[in-house]
Amino acid sequence: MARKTGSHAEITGPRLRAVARDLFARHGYAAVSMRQIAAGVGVQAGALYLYTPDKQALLFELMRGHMDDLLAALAAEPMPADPCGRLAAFARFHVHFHLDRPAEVFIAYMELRNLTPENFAVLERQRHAYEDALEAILRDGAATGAFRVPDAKLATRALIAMLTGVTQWFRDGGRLGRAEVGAIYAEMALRAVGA
Amino acid sequence: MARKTGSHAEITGPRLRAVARDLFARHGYAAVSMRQIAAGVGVQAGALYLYTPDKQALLFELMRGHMDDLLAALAAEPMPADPCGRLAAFARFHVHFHLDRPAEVFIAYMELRNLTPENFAVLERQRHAYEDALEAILRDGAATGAFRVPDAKLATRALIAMLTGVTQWFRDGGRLGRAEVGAIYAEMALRAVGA
DNA sequence: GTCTATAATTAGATAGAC
DNA sequence: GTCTATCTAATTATAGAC
Repeated sequence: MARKTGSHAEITGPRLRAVARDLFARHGYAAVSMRQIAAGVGVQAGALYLYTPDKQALLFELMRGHMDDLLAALAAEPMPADPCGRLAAFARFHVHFHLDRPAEVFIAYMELRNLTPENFAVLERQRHAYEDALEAILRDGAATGAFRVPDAKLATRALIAMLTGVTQWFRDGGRLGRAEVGAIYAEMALRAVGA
Repeated sequence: MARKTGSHAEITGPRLRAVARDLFARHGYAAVSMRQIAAGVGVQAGALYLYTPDKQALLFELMRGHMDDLLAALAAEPMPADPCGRLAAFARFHVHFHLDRPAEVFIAYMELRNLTPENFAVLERQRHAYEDALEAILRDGAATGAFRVPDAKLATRALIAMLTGVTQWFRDGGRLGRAEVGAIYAEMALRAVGA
C-alpha cells in the first residue's frame, strides 16, 4: 500500500475514469482540478496525461460512452408490438437504466455546455437518436388511435423530462423500490398520452 | 461612452446582477470569473466588491431571489376550487413562469451544488415549500376521487420534472406558442394523474 | 465609485529524473 | 509508469491612489 511508484497501467486507466466520473458528478467539471482527480486515483497530476490528452477529452469520453451504452441498451431491449406495450417498456427501461447510473446521468445533463462545439455536436446527435426512438412509439400510437398526442415532439420531451427526473430524488432503501417506481412512472407515461 | 470612471451606483448594482445571471446561466458558476463579470458590467474587477461581498453571495442572492419570486407569484395566482382546475392552473402557471425566466431557471437547477451548505439549506426549504403546494393539490384530488395517484410525493416530482423540462426546448417564434404549450402540458399533467 | 496594482493561490499542462 | 519540479496563465480578493 505504501508503494509510491511503479507500473499500474491496467489499474490506473479505469480508475482515472471512475474517479473523474464521480468528481465531475459531485462538484461539476469546471470545479474539479486535475490535481483533485490525481489525488483520487492515487498518483501525481502529471501521470494523468499518460491516459488522457487533456481534461476535455476525459469529459467527452465519459459522456459519449454513457450515450453509447444507452443507445446499445435500448436497441437490446425487447419491445412488444403494440404501442402501449412499447411505451411502457420504454418508460421502465429509461427509469431503470438511469437509476443504475446516477453519476453518468448527472454529467450527461449538466456538463453539455462544457464540451467543445465539436464534442457537443456528437452528443447532440446521440441524444436526438434516443429521443427519436420514443417519438416513433408515440407517432405509431397516435396513428393507430391508441394515444392522443396533439404534438409528438412536445410529448416526447415532456415524457423524457418526467422519466429522467426520477434520478433527482430516488434513493435505494427508501419507501419505494425500483420496480415499483418504474411501474408507476410507466403508468403515468401511458396516462399522460391518453392511452 | 468613453467615460472610464465616475459614480454609477444605481446602474452598476442591477447591471452586476443581470450580467452575473446571464454569464452563470450560459457558462456555469464555476466557469465564470469575476473579471468576465466585470467586463460585462463595464468596470474593473475590484469595483464589483462594492456591490457584493464575494462571488458566492452573488450566486446565492440570484437563486434566493428567483425562489422568492416563484413562491410570491404562486401565492398571487388565482386558483379554482376543484382539484382539476387547480392542477391545470398550477401547470400553466409553472410553464409560463419558467419560460419567462430561462436564465434564472437554468441557474436554479444547475448551480445548487455550488452553494455553501448553509445557502443550500435555504434554497432546499424554498424548493420544498413550492413542491408542497403541488402535493397538496394532488392529495386533495386523490381524496375526492378526482385523481388516481398511487404516491403523491412521486407524482409531485414527476409532474414538476415534466413541466420544468419545457425550458430545455421551447423557443419563442417556434412552431408552438406559449399559451398552446402551457395548455398541452396542463392536459398531459391532468391525464398523468388520471383526471 | 472606480481604477490600478498586487498579494496569495491555484489552474492545466509539460520536461526530465528515476 | 510515476514523480518532482516547473512554466505560464488565471483565479479571488484586497489596498490605496484618484
